[in-house]
Amino acid sequence: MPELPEVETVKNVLKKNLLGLKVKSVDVNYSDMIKTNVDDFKKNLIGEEFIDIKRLGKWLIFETTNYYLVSHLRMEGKYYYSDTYNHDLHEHVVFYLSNNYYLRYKDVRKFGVMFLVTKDKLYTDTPIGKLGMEPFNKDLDINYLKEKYKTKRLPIKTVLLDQEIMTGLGNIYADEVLFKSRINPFKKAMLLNDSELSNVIENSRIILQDAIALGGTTIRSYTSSLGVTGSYQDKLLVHTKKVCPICGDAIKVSKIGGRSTYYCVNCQDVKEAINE
DNA sequence: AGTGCGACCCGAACGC
DNA sequence: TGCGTTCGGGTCGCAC
Repeated sequence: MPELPEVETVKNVLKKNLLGLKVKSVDVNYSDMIKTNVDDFKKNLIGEEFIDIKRLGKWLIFETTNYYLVSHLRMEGKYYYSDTYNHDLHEHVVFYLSNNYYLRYKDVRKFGVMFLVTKDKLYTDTPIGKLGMEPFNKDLDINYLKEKYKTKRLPIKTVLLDQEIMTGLGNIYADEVLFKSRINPFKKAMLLNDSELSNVIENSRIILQDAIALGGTTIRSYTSSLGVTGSYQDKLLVHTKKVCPICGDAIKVSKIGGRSTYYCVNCQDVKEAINE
């Protein structure tokens, strides 16, 4: 599933291909995924030119002449760019472009969402306005996290997934960050000390940057899905693992906030797991 | 305001 | 073997 590093690669490949192209028409085959008015979505994009494409957290933001198209791939969303259109069952949105190519959005789970808003509404009418800072942001420091965490009694694992505080970590990377930081995933966020906060920030940066570097090297063909062939899974230390790569103990799995959480009792000093 | 949980989906994995 | 059930993933919306 696309995490931030894959979305970054998708953004870069889309940018390389789409900038300067205009939209001739749009097919929406599954209207529930368009969270703004569907008729406006189809109508307003006609004639719009792709000016820029940005990424914020796991969200893609297409800037066109007059609008922002905001897109989240969730777990299985993929973009394809090709000169044919196969009417695949799961291709829910298809943009017909001025060079007669198609930008096709495919999503078997139908979990992805899109918004189309005028430029002044990006922060008020889409989820973009609620996102916290990315780990890469220089302003994200210990003091920022301290302020945000001071009322959070929830487990740090859960809070790392809260995109309104720090945006970018998904379930897999949250486990990796906590393992690398040697932090107990059950520990209440408000109880983290300066050293732990510092490690969270530092390791979030390192892990995401490493994954971006890996995801960026594998793109060859534009006829297959864009940017989902990264190899970060080969570098995972704890998520989905059976044995701790540091101490050799068995990795445990618990549900924290409804999410599968992998951790090493020994290295992360877990005295009691709340939900087995 | 913080927290908890169901809803959204459906292929894969699992249980019988 | 075949069928039914459960699960997972990110985010939103609602209830408390």
